[in-house]
Amino acid sequence: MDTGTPAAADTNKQPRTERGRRTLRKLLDAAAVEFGERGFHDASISGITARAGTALGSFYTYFDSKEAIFQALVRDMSEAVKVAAREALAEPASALERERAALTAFLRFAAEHKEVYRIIDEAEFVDPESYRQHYETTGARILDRLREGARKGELRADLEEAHAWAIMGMNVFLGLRYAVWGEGDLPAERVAAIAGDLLAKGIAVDR
Amino acid sequence: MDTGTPAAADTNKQPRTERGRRTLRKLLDAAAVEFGERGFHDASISGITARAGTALGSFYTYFDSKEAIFQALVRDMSEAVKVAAREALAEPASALERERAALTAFLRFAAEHKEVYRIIDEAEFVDPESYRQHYETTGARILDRLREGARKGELRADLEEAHAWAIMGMNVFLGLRYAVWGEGDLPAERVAAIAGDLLAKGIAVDR
Amino acid sequence: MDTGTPAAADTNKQPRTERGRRTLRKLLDAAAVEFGERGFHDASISGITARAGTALGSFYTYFDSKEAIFQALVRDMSEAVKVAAREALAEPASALERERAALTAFLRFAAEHKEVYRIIDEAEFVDPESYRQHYETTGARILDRLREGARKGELRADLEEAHAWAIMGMNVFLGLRYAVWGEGDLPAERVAAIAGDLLAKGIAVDR
Amino acid sequence: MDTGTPAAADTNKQPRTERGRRTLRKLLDAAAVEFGERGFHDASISGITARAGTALGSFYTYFDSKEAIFQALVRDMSEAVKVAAREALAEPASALERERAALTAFLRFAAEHKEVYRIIDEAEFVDPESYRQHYETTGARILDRLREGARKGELRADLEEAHAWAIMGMNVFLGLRYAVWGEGDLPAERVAAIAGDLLAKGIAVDR
DNA sequence: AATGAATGAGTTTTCATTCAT
DNA sequence: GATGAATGAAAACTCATTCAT
Repeated sequence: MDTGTPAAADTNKQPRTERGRRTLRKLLDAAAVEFGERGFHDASISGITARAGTALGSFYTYFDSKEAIFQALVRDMSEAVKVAAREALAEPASALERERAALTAFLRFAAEHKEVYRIIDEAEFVDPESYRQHYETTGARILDRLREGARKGELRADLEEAHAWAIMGMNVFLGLRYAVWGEGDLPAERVAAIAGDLLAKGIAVDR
Repeated sequence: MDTGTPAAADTNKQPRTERGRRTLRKLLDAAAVEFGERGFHDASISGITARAGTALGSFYTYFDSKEAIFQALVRDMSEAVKVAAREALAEPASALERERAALTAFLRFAAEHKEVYRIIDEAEFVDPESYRQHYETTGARILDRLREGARKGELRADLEEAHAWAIMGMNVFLGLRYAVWGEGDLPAERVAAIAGDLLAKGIAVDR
Repeated sequence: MDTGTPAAADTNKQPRTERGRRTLRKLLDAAAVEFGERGFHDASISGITARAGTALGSFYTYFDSKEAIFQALVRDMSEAVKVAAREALAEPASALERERAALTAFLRFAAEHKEVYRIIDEAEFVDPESYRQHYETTGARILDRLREGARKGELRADLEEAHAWAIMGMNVFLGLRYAVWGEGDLPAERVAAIAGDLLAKGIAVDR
Repeated sequence: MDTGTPAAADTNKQPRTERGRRTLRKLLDAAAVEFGERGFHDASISGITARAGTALGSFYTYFDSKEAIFQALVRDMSEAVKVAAREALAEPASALERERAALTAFLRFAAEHKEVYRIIDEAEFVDPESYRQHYETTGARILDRLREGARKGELRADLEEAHAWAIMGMNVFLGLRYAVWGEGDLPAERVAAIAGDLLAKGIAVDR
């Protein structure tokens, strides 16, 4: 997971040399694998440095603690998810199509980066602040899109935050079920089509 | 959280005396508080026994490990959530109304028992099997209701598992946002009305 | 150094069984040796438990930290020094003779228990509060004796705290020089006689 | 604490340039503050270089180890104490007055440089050789003065090393009590007067 | 069954010292 | 000489689990 600008570095010690920058990057990448595979508590600093190929002590040159690198990682990943969604939304389309495209992108990203799903979820227990921030930001972005759609007359005018959270929950659980657990059960497009359809007309019989 | 029949005890040592039954109950109740407050990893057996007012060693008379009591608890709670929903669905109503009632009940339950929410969620990392089981069971129940609604001609005939998971995700995230975090931001009825409305007609402008 | 009532136990966990009391005692005795030989910083918990013949973890059943057992020890020893002095002062004697007897006792005790000298001294850096308390208490006891001597007309009436500290400093340094470092250079009685003579008449030529 | 010629540098690497001399001086000054504030073990090389405003690695250009700079410092300070005393003894006076002047000077110096007191004392545990040397040298200087006084007929002829150590102990403890801890409780002159009086006549009632 | 002491593997963290630039 | 990153040995401490009573 290299997203270019490590959001994490803010809270931690910034390397001053190129060599330092490389070591920091290696640590973050190794941590993503370690946390993804073993979870926060079973992961160990020495596991991270072993994967990164650095000495144990070098970890503390860049991070104060296991929590600190985890937080750095969550913020990195939250950013990466956002970026992936933004790219999927590059081309203009109707509001409903945009939601469908966003879900497709998310499902693909989740299938590709199952560790991201796991790490962000585990943040609920390890770094609640980041967890909350991630979902509040994501929810706010969805709400923005809904309002944009309403402005264009494509969506109802009374949509509010709860609608955004409902959509986000849908997406996340469909990601859990079909991208993380049951990859192959149903292709991303199909899942996104079902959800898109639900958003378009609801589930009641056609009136 | 006393749900009467500890489903969990199955996997553990059954008390033979009345005194033993009381101790077991005290341990489970104490564990719910300890895990709810501190999370699985920060929780300690000695914290549990201290809250339960028993000796440290007594814990192992009833449970094989920290994981074992956690699992017992998760299954207890999964059961409790199911029971709460079932009660809310006692009276006959239209399919859409049933979903709304189920969400209202869930939101109320979650606000009342925030620790349940946390413990079940943490199971994703501590006891993935129980976690999965909880959501698969819950999803299956929702799907049952959807099919029932379809049979009665109230809901569309093409609803499938993905619809159930979409609804479940909606519910869970609305619970997180409005019951666990933002109790008071929006009353349960209002949240459930919004979600019900979404299910009824989607979010597009009225055709 | 077994002084009967471990003053230390106050701040730490009290054993509830006889077995526990034995373990605690073994730890304190082992710590006295370990700290005496290696000093606070070079001493290690595992060194203490190895000497005590207990498991590493058992240490933490009774003490919260290395600092905690050190403090316990310092207070134990401060008490032991007091007791040794008190015994030497049991029989009635003139005020000057009492001071001489006290110094003799102290020198003997210090020669016998060099580790006590070291540990109390190191408290200046490890546990300043105990260090201060030790010397303030000791100084106060000396002052009491001086006042008693003044009341009986044996000593000058204008003696004050500074006199007590001067005497205490004399004693401590003579202990360092002749009991701890140079045992054998000069016997305790001879050192005490010199100091006693100084107190009796000063160092100026006889008027 | 700049005493001009760092006695310590002898054992370490001598700077060859003016710039090097400045860096060395900065390190010693920083170390005095760091050791004085945090004690030897809590002090860190990086703390010293941070205060000195140099890079961590530069430390090893001038000193071989943490112990080495500590030793350098102790010898610097031992020298500084000696110098302070010598200055106070510049003018001719009676033997008793000289001792009083020496104590006054010491008390003033100690109040002014509390860190010196602490660092020299801690040497007992960090660099016992320097500690011993400091007190043996100091004791020898006092004994010299006592003998000089005896030669002039002002002091008794039978004064020996133990008298010098008794006086030194008095001085040190009065310094601890009234200069380091209780600055203000009693002015230096008053303390020195009491001690001088004790030396002059002892503490017994006037014969 | 209950009690509470004993165990020791396992992890994080520190920091003096070395090294590459 | 100066810089700052890298190293890794060493220790404190935790706590689930076992055991003796």
